[in-house]
Amino acid sequence: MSQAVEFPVNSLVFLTNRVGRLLANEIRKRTALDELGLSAQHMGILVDLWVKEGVRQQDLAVSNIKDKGTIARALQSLEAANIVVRIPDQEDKRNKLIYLTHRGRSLREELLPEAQQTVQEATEGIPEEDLAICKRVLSQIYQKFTCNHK
Amino acid sequence: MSQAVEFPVNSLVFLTNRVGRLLANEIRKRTALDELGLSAQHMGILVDLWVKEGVRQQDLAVSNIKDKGTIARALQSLEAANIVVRIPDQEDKRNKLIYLTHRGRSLREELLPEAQQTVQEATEGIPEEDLAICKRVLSQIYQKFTCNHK
DNA sequence: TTCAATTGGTTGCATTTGCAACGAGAACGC
DNA sequence: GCGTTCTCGTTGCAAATGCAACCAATTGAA
Repeated sequence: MSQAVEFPVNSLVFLTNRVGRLLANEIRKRTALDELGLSAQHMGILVDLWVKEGVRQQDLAVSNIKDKGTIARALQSLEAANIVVRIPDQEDKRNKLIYLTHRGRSLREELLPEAQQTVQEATEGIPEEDLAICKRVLSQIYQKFTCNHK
Repeated sequence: MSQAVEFPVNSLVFLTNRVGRLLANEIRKRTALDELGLSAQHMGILVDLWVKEGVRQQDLAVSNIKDKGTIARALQSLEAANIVVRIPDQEDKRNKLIYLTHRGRSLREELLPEAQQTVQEATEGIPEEDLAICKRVLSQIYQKFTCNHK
């Protein structure tokens, strides 16, 4: 019972959800995203592509936790902005494989430093050890779900 | 440099953002939210109200990390569904103070168990200690921002 | 081979969202 | 007092989102 009373604001859903949007907002405000004509949604896709290119739209949808239709439209605008290209897969003609352009790759160096700086300030005063544990826990949950779902 | 390379998927922004949406989605799928005519956005507001009633729409916007216009519209539909009431503040007529109805309070017992169950399964196998640290870290970040911002 | 079931991508639709402009009320200055 | 500035809530608008329906390509089974 006492656990139930404490639940909401101490729950992992509550905390991850709000801190996630908090940090994302902060980064959007402080980076040049707007001037580049990009939004936070685009950045989410870019992060995935910076890790691995040549993936299908469906893969991006799963890892981004967004609908495939949403991803399709976001990629349309990213392609129009010359940041990604969608190349039809010769082996399976249903697929389109997504690659970054030069511009897309260079955005990494333009955007990441400010993002890191934001996180840096947000986590100031928190022991490095605790942070590491926190990230490991979240990573475990994320991977459990994204692996199951594919 | 090696830190920069590792950044994206190991970053606190990335992890909180995705795990947050992941868990919220999972809960939405598994609770009776849809049948009640509610969405995840409504649940976010309800969580705040379960903790404290009689707050202004502006307060809800800050803690929910949403635009005040968004909150205004969400509260309109919640009021239409007889879940909250918006009472004009006599002391400062600009404000409307938000309270739960009986229905709104009873929703807590209907929705929380499934949410807890979802988190339970998502965190299965993760040491209780690590989870506690993770939550404490996130809570510190959340409170730092929401306090500063108001 | 041929037909059913599945999968990937696109599109229409209704809802949600942030931003900006607006109006009402309050606080502060003069 | 009176006007300026600020805050709170509302609304219009464009963008983002999930869902469902759709088409094309692949897979699997009869």
